[in-house]
Amino acid sequence: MPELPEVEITRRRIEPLLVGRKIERVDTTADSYFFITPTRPLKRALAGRTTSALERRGKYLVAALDDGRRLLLHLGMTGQLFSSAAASVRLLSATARASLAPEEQRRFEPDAHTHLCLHFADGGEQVFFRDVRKFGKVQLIEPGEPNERIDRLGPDALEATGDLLFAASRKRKVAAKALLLDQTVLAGTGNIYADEALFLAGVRPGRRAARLTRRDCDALAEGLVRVLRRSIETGGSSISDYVAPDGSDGAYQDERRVYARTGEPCRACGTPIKRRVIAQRSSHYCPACQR
DNA sequence: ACCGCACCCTGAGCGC
DNA sequence: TGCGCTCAGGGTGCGG
Repeated sequence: MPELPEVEITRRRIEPLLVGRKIERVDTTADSYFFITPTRPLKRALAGRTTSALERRGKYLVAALDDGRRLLLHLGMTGQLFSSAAASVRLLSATARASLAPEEQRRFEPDAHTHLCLHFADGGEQVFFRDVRKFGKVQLIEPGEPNERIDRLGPDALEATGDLLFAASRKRKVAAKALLLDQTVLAGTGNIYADEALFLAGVRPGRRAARLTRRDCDALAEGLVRVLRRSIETGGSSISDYVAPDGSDGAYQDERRVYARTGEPCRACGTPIKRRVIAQRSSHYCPACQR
């Protein structure tokens, strides 16, 4: 699912559809842990409000409302945020798509996984939040209220520095991979870009964080910023569920050096890429290039 | 304080 | 065809 680049692309495309438009009505699915704020108060709070800004904090999106409240959104593993006009059949699963007649495939109709539908007072295109696995989150934050989710996030991963990683890695027994995935250290890095950054830095994902040298940390920070920026430029990674809010695929998956390339030759040396579970996540690396 | 693990869900793809 | 299994880009909360 979406990591920093995909969330940032989503933010840029959704921002003009949200900011300055008055929400008239909100439809939701039933209450579930997806809705940290229960649906009744959520609907009540959003009706009549206008969004003044849409910001990204790590992998979270935060919409500022005109009454001082904020709406927190997280896309989880399979979350998709898009508009009715931009929706395409790529937003549905392959099987759901196949069951539709060709003319029906052009327009998206909210289904059981479409947990949030925003209708606007101008009668224009709606905004949908769809999430098959429901690992996403929706929460309303009261003015001035602290939020345990975003308040503890580290600096944005696009601002990663060797200094920061070196300081954070001292005395840590966890794997380097786990350090990169720790959102309190750097916010926004996920499994794909952690693996890619480790490859660019020549560091094995399982290496203890405390054993990273200053040079390793510089290389990791540089590699991370490079892959994140490049992914944003190319429209993100469309590996399983992710599609941009206009329904288009990203292209970064074509530039992957290690992620989900198990058994395929390393692009640098030809050695088959290995896969190992580290920090409870599948990790991909070149056993020759990474030490 | 830190670390590893179970768990929250649904769907795709595979071997049999 | 269908069953059972594994896997999936995330995050929290618990026990040791």
